Amino acid sequence: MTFKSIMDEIENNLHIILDGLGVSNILFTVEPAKSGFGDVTSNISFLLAKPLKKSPQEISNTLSEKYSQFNHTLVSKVESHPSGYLNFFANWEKLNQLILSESNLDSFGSVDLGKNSTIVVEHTSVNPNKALHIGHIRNIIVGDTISRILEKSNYKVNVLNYVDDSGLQVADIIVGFKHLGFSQDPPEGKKFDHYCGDDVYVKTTEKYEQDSSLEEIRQKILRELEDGTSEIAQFADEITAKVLENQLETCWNLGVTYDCLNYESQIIRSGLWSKIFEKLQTMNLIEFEKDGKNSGCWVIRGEGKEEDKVIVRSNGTATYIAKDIPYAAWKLGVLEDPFNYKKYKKAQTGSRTLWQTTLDDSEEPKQNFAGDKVITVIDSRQTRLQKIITTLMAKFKSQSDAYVHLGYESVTLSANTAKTLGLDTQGRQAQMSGRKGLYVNADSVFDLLKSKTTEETAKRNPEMNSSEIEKIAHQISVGTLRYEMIKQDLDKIIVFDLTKSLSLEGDTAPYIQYTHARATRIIEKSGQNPSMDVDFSLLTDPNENNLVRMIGLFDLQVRDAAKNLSPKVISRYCYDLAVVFNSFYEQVKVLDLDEKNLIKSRLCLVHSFKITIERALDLLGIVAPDRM
RNA sequence: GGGCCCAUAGCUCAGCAUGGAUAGAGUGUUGGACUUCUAAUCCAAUGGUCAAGGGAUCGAAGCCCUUUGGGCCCGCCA
Repeated sequence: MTFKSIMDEIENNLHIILDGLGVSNILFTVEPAKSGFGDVTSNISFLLAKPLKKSPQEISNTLSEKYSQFNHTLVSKVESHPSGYLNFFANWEKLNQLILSESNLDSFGSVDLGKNSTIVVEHTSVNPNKALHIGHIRNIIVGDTISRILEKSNYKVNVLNYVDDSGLQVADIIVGFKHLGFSQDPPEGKKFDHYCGDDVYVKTTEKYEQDSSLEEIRQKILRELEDGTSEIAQFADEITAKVLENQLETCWNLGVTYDCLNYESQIIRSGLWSKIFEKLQTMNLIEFEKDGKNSGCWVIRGEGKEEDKVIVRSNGTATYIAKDIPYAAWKLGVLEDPFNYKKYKKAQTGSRTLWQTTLDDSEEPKQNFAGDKVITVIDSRQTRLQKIITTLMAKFKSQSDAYVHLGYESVTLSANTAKTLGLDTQGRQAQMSGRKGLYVNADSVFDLLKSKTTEETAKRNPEMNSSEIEKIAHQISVGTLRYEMIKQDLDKIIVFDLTKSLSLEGDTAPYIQYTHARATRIIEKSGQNPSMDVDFSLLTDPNENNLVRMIGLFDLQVRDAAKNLSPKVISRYCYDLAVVFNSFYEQVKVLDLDEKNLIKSRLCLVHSFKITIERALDLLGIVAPDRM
């Protein structure tokens, strides 16, 4: 058990006291106290003030008196604070042992929210016509972090990446290659995805404005893309496969992996749409318009004042949102799966096998990536459309939260960064635009970080060989980028600034990683293996207790993060844990003590911290080096 | 015109779900700490009408209403 043990003990005892007082239905809180107010605190007296017609202070006096007479094992003292709060002080000898032993288990921090049910997390889902930019990275990191947190919460997670390989954006680069004479080979030293995005895509869309005849060609190519047998479709398959491979390299480099790639082209060609279309009709979820502005179309009725949404045009073709419906239904397993599966041509880092759908025969066994629930990570500009999908899926599954759209605000460019890209915004932030070439590629940011961290690491570790420096710089760069993408709430815009995002001090991943290096060094230098067979009563310093307490809060934080789908909860926890360790580090010596037993006890604590920060950072996809 | 989101220290953000103690961090500025378990660190000072107004409450940064400012969305585009 963790710090939750003492909270549970207090809560149970308070309930018994309430029963004795003949009061029930009081939803009091029992939570970790702010520093200076004991270890655990409860607001119970405030809530009792009205029913008992006494002041909170009087009540907390009574309660603390009653509580003292109770059996309590983990509480050493109860205090009635003049403010009215009831504050509890822990029996640290017992709690130390409880929390530090627990922290050594592999399952430390795990919570059972999922009951081993299957959940789908879809993220990334970028058109395969360009390199990933910093805005895509927020989606990817949020999705990957959520997946990790859900796995820790006992969900079986299927991570999907939807490859929109037949849309307009793909048609655009095909126009560039086939009609504007762009070479299929990128210039020397340039990745193919960067070339397609920076050069082919941007310059082709520029040409549309000058040459209106291109628009016809574009539409023709778009139609050919949907027909898998055309020569254009096959050419496009080759191009998008190359771009996708480059995009995946960027993701893998950041420690992000997937279970399956779903291709939009295959969903279209599989006929899933007609099955869903039938289902929508039989369930009366769509209506055919005989007159009005949407005459001849199938529509979903808008709720309240919302406009109706056209699903099938009067010419019989499906709209953009319509294409999302079969995929959403497929993710929830409400349709018979038309796909076969084969392994992706390259292995990803780590143990996860990457599959992809295919409509061809496959020697591989049939896979199942559907889930009882689905989380789709898409930026909040799509909220309106996602709400329609959510409503439909709730009806398909008869469960309101079967399909969850996890939205987040976009990443914009700071005025300064926009200026370096050639756009003067007069001091205002700027929306990124792939079409206008106004974006910062993820790979470029990573390279900048990498060269800076390489330099810093080399400076601090003059004796270190270059491959070790490279490895450490990599871990710090990945950590820094990932941490910047999730440390704030999903509903806050991230204003990306090329200079400021390179900071490695303060509330950043390197700050947290550094504490791990410090802890590792202490253990190394001690020359002994940390043991659990120590005297826990020796850990009495407030700095030690604060550290134990913070370690013991891990599972509560995981629960909070998973329940609220809020990755930043874990990033804050990591930061708070690091702060408490740093203050321990400054004020409590571990080595060079006369008392050998005290060294052992403190080593046990340091080791516990080390493995806990490792596990917590792992939920963020961040690896902490032993030295830095 | 309709809808969603945001507003807390000079700047970037926690806290808001579940109202209660001195509203916290980072960064910036100023000063201090490396012969010590690594200074990517720590300590101190500085800095707040919690956008404004109203309401309910014993009590509001938080809940309700209104207003202002900013962002986004509202196509038989994707």
